[in-house]
Amino acid sequence: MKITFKGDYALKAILYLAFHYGQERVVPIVEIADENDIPRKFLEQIMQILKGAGIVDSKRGISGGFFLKRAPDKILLGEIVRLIEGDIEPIPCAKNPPQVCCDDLAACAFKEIWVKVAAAVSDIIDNVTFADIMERQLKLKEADQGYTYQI
Amino acid sequence: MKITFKGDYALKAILYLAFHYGQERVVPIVEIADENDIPRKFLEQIMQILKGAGIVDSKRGISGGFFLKRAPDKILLGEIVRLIEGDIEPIPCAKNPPQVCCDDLAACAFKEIWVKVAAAVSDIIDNVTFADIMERQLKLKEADQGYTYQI
DNA sequence: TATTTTTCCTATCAAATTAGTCTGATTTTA
DNA sequence: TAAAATCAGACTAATTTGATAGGAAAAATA
Repeated sequence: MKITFKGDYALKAILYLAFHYGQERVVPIVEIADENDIPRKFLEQIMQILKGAGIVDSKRGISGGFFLKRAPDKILLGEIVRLIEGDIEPIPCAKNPPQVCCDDLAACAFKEIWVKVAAAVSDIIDNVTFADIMERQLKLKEADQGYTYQI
Repeated sequence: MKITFKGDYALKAILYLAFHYGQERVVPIVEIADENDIPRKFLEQIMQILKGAGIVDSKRGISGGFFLKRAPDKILLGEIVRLIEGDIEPIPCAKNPPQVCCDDLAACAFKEIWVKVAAAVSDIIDNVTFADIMERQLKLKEADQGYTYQI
């Protein structure tokens, strides 16, 4: 599983929206883009994908923008990764159930491993919510400020 | 981590050579290619990479070919995957030690996850040898024949 | 109602990656 | 010396990636 710029941008955008979840104000794309160093027009496309998948919703017109449709603790990292990057299986065949095998014995001898890999990755990314990542970022921020003040 | 055709071909070629390890005869590319449905000229390129990395060696001229430089139980799946597909980390930054962080707090909040993912994948592919995969393929072959005879 | 601000939609594009092909040189053995 | 094999490098077509461009549509506000 590789995380492309597109995926990286999507994750950062959602994390940014997560920090604004529950507020009156919706967040315009230009703000998400500026604050996270994401090309605005590229982010527009990504937000449409996220909206299509029901992760975010939007308000058009003046003082419009985006907002999360679900609370950050109800959005799994794995959801977004799969949505933007596609399957996490190293080869497509590894999505099939274990018994269902192709006509290629060599491929099948490896398949068991790829199934394991996919399961291990899923086990991680499907057990992390954006609330977890928010928490992690707040800790990093504290640590960073702590360091700055020490100078 | 995605396995491309190139990687898939490399793994199959090595597995095929593994079944011929310790024999007098070296195996010509054309045989590896034919037996595994791999384009011959493409496989030539791949074998050069494997040779450059010291996985296989070759004998030129008539009745030449390739052979494993190490016993199958000394070749890790992870070695070949990394050689052909590159890093297993979902993002390059996740190769850095945990403390070393970029200037981007959001990226760092995610990084911890990518480090975990890479570790989980490594834990699988660096603990499987080609001897293990040979064993697995032999079992699949038996099961396949058993099924055929039952008809 | 006109203007502005925003999302929404579609087309286009350049660079990189993937999956090869093609041509031919070099080496070795029979 | 002819044949069989590896070795080397250029080339190519298709796909993916990472955008950019232009404008339509909607909504708030003056």
